[in-house]
Amino acid sequence: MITPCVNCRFTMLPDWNEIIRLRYQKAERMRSENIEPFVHRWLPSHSTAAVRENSAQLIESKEKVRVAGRIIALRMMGKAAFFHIKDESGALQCYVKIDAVPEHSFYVLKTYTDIGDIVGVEGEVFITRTGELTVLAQDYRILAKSMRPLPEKWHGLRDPETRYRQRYVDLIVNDHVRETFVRRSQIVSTMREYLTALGYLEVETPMMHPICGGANARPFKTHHNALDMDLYLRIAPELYLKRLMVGGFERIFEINRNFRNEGISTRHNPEFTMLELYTAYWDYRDTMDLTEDTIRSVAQRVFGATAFTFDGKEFDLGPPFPRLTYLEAIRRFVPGAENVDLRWDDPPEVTKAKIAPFFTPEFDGPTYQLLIDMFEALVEPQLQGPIFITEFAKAVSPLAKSKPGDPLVAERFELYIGGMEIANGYSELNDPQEQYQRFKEQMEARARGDEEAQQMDEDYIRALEYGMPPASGLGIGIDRLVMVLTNSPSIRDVILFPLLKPEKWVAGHEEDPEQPAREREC
RNA sequence: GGGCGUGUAGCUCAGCGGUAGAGCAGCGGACUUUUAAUCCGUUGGUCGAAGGUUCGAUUCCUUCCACGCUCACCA
Repeated sequence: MITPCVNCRFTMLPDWNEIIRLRYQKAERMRSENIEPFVHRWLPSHSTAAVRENSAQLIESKEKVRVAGRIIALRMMGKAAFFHIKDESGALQCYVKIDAVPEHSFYVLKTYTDIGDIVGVEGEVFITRTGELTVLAQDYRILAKSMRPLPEKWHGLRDPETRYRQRYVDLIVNDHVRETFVRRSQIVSTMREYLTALGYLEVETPMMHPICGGANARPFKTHHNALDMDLYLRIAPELYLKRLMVGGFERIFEINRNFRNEGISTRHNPEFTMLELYTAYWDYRDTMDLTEDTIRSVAQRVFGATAFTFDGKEFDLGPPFPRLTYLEAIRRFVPGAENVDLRWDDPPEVTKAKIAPFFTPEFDGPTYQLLIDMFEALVEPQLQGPIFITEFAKAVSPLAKSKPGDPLVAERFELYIGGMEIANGYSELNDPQEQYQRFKEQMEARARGDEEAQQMDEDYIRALEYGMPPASGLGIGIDRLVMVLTNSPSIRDVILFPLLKPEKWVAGHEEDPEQPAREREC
């Protein structure tokens, strides 16, 4: 709740303290002395990095430079002052002494400047006695006054809640956070360039779906007023992208947000970024090759390396990624299970008996469910990867082509790195009648209470009836890929503004009706 | 949703039945090559919220709120 102060024109936020009040008063006094605390324009000639890069020449030529940035440390010494400014490219020391700047400039520095202010400095570059590259100011001004104190200079900002809620402060103070998001941006743009060079066309498909499909997940629901129609935020763009394949596009991709109304964890955010891609005339093996090449190339171009550490463990994207079928992976990674002959077509009791020495499922279910439970509990956490797992149960892959000669298995793969599913792809089911049957099976599961089962999409069937070329698709979880490449243990560390419950007082929250808004003064 | 943990000054953290502490930041003063500047002085707290136990609660108990980890859900 924002309230105006009863004594002055300031609008107060409820977390104001004495430091903030004093800074607002400073800004008022500046205005009364015709010193603008928020100037309109002041163009730097050099970034701090450019000053560093050209330091020898700048020192030699005594050329004037104009640098700007936020004061992150300030040492006032009576008739002189040292401070560090930080801009996007780094930090740089500045030195202001009383007899080298106009009287007015020194007055502004001494009287009105706080740590956190964004300032402009014009002067010559020199090296101090202690060897630090420094701008000796000939002019100094405040460009934008900061009204709130920054976190402590030595320990910085640690509280995770504040870091996520007030990411702007996190970014000011914690350099590695900025670094992570720069890397994220480079990963995405490099991926775009890589795929575009291979002839893929980037497209945009709807985020609001009347029928939500393309994945098994619970959606967010919303409503369009003018059409009086419920809509879902998309859980996946898949069915629209494949409609485009019917339309004749042969290589397309989309990098965009998906929304899933599910639990939040270190590897799940309700909105997350997915690369989804389709290639006509390929099957899932070709897409595995592309996945591997893309991820390896992006890592090399962005980081100049293929070896990484995630969560204290190393992985290498350089060598060919191994490929194991689902059942092979269970035999390989469950100790003692090397020789167990698991089969998708065994009756559940038989499977239960076969896996009994290693795993006791919590619930009874069909064979594929027992095997999936076992895989997720015992195998997945061990898949440091990179490794492709292939041949998934068809029952949980309603949009994938089945494997010839293996009616319970889909031509599908998932890529695991760091114990996480990073990518998922398959040979796309393009037989409209089979797709219709698969949707019906999903509808039956839904009727049995499976809220994540997919919905029938008749228009999608109609599209397939026109004929979709053989094709294979891919989804890459961008957030998770960024996690493993930047060694970020939580998905919140790679999403600028992860979803949090709002603070009580922010706009949108009703004030307690029992408690009428108090008058406040600052 | 379950379990465990955290919440004390703007920030980082101590204190854990007896009237609330430090460092940094802030404020006042000294200081024209400092860099965690230094030196002197000093302000600042509904100890997350509400109940309870107690002569007395930041401290113990209960409930609630927020956040973190984890399990479940999620593939």
